[in-house]
Amino acid sequence: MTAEGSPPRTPTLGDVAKVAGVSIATASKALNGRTEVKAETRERVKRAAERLSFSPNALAQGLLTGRSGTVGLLTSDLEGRFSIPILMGAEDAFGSGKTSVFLCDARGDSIREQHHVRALLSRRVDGLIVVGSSTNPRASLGPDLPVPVVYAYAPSDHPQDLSLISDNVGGGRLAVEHLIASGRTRIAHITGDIDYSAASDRALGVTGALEAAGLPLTGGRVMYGSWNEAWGRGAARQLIERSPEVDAIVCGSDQIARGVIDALHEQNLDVPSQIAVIGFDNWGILATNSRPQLTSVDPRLEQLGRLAAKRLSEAIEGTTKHGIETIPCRVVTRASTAPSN
Amino acid sequence: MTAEGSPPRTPTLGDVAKVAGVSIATASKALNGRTEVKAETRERVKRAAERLSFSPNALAQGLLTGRSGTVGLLTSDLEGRFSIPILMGAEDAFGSGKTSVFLCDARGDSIREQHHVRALLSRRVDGLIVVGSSTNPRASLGPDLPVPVVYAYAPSDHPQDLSLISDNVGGGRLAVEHLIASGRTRIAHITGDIDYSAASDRALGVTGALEAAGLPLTGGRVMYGSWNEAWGRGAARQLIERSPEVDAIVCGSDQIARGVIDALHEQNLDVPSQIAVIGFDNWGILATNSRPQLTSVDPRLEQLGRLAAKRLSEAIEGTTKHGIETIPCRVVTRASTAPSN
DNA sequence: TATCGTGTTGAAAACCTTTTCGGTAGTTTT
DNA sequence: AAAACTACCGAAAAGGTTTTCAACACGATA
Repeated sequence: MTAEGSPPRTPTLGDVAKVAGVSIATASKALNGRTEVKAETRERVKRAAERLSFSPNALAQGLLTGRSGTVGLLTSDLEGRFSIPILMGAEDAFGSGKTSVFLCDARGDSIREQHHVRALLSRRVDGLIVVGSSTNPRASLGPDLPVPVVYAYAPSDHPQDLSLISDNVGGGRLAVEHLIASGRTRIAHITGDIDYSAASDRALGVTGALEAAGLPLTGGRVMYGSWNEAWGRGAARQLIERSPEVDAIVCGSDQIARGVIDALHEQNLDVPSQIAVIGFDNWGILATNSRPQLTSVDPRLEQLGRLAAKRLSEAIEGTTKHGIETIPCRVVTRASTAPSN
Repeated sequence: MTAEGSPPRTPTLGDVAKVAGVSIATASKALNGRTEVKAETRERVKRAAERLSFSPNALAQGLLTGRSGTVGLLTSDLEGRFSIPILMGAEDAFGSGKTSVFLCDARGDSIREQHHVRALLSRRVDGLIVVGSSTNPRASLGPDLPVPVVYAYAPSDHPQDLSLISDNVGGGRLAVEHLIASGRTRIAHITGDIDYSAASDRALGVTGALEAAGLPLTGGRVMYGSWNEAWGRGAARQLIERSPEVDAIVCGSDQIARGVIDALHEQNLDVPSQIAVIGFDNWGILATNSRPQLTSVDPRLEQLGRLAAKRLSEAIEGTTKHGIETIPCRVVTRASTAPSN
């Protein structure tokens, strides 16, 4: 019996080879499914690896191949509502494969962002996903990074970059089409801060779809305000005052929609029988806890994240794309827009 | 002039050394602030590194030192409300230093979890943070991992592991003490699913504090139900029916609290002048959009995440702890519990 | 003058894996 | 019997960094 004096370090390929009685080269080939190794030998090596619970050192592999099998996910605000689903989608799309995700939150600080980018590059990530905190364009990381970059949610301001965003104009259109299909014709639009392209784009879709249907925008103009329930409540009260004929309201966010519903209840107006309300974002916790449950336009952020992962993988493999790619929204129908009859 | 035929790979220490006219060893020492190098030489090397925008290959460093400077963050559900702040806190605590975070979402699937753990170990992470999706204990990853592990939010079921949780019993107590301090004496408790230790622990704190103050629990018993607004509404109606004398309600979550407030408004009971309402979780989006804004017990999850990062760093440095460590909650006071007079 | 420190530098090993290429033994073809 | 071929295996290099140790030069000490 040998004296087991060595400390229990994590086993290397060399240890496996020794146990199996072969060379390191043969062990490597056996475990990686290369053909030039006898079946019986391969079995022996595999058993040895199993017994030592060997797992190859990804650092060494990365050093050799120049591919680390990691990507960086750079988010601007983790507490924000929108980064998370995108992050989930991306993590999901990568997670099944052989790449892992480094998460970094820059807190909207460009110094910190630079710092993180440097750290990620020094870890030799194979690529970068940058997810913004609003739909407004953000500064590009620059064209001369040694790895491909994909921007999600907030497009890059550099046209040569690839940016992935959801189709807010189309989303606004979908909302109106959904309301028209459920029998509404006197449609108003209450939304958030006009400085957000999310607000103006969605408004564009709303007015465009109304125009296409030959309907006026009830209330006369888009009601811009801020992204919270208080504004939804206030705007709804104004609207009812000025345009009591309204029979449907497109809201720029689910929060605004909850405020709107709240105010309508106060005025003893029933949702949806008297006025239909549709939200935007399909934020589960708000939409399903609302009374009635809230129909909402879903920007499909997980999908966006998954696509970002896919495009980044493609770019890493060599096929790069440029410009802005949009993905369509969809309407998730719940009780708040049930047909009025 | 030399023919610059080589492709522009990312520069190595060797390149820096060549430009500076020194050996690789000297370059390394110069950049790492080792003393045994002449000041003038160090300057020359630093300038060369700067010019090539050299950054050391972390893979190679990790391979050599056995420390990768990375940790794995294993979450059970990313879409969950609670993982995110913890994740933020941890990312924050690490982010400033020299360690990066691998994010993995196991989706509550233990197969996937195993897969992720293996992948992380093969990347030679220096440690692991496991954040659960509920406060109930979860299965340990096992005692024989080659790296330290810290469990956050959901404690491990293995007493030898280190688990970090917020003090839910204390949180319940704080809620009652806050209400008593603002002049309430007829206090009820509406909370979520009894199968969650979050519910039973908070209830324990509530009843304990009442007992300590010599007050009865209004309604006679803790009202367990589910974690959503609908239950909050229903329970509040029942409560008002059975115990109209109630002047304060401790809610097991902010969602329940919103439902409660909603139902109270329907009964024309004013919050807070007639009945005070306090929530739990301090979920900003719910608490600040409520009308009136919602006082809530804050479990300080970011703090939990930061502490997890700290404890993990300590464990990596060698000082390991065991058992369950709790961090205190705090009350964030808003309008819904303003004193009644 | 011989010895000893001191200050500075560079060669080489080590970390772990993959891949190339040469070698050996056994088998088939001429 | 010689040649060619096949199947399998192992030695060695490569990847980029850190660290150890030897070497060197030079001034100071004995």
